[in-house]
Amino acid sequence: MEQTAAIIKALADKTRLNILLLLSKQEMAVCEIISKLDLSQPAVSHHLKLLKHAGLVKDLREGKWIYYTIDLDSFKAQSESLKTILDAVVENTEEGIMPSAIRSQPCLCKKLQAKE
Amino acid sequence: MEQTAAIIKALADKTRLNILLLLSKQEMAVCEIISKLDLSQPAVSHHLKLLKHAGLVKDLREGKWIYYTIDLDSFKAQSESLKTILDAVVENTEEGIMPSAIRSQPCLCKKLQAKE
DNA sequence: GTATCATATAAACATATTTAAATATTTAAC
DNA sequence: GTTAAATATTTAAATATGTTTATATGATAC
Repeated sequence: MEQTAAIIKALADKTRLNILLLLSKQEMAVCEIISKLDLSQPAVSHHLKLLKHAGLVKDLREGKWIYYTIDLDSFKAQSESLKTILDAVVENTEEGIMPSAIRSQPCLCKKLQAKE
Repeated sequence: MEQTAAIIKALADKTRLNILLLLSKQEMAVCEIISKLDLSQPAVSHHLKLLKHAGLVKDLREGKWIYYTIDLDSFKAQSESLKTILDAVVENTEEGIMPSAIRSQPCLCKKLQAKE
């Protein structure tokens, strides 16, 4: 789950979501991405690096340019594992959750505190 | 999309994912959550507040205790909008992406830079 | 090989997030 | 109405994240 939280962090930024949506439609060199984003070149490179390390995009150098694209297989895998967690929360909840143990055992709280 | 990034941020933390999974199985008072998490009480309260503001959980005061549960309707809504973005990236990419405009117009990069 | 273009990396800074320690609030028990 | 329990809020510190400025790398053109 640490792993999953790490992937989610890569998605948890307006700029990076934006880049992913751009790349889902078109392969783009860095200079093209910059021109869409109103951010400095190093800032964009930084976000691309994070996306790459998270396995969401990949890059391909060709001459002076470095083209970025969605790393589809990896993206799908990460996306599925995130969805699995979200769905688990929904499904568990819909199956009916247990009432808090405290409802039947009002002194539990003090005992739990004592443990530490 | 700002909105979506905000929701993802609420999910982008190991502790908060953990809390969501716990709550998906059982209603829990704060002291019970604390006992599962190896974190201070104020830290747990802080994460619960973030989850609540993101509309992922809700709370119910009863006597001395405050019980937290998944806010199912809202959670589902948020979850769907996140999935929609992930799916859009996958679907767009699978439909076939355009090649970079630079491939057919190698001087584009300089022009784009000039615009700023 | 020197200059230039495209991009990355490093350093410094600002901002945001997470945490713990201290304090306040709410409720119930006595 | 004191006291104690459960939780929230405030404050301050530590850490992490995002941004800019400056510098380095890699590639092409001349």
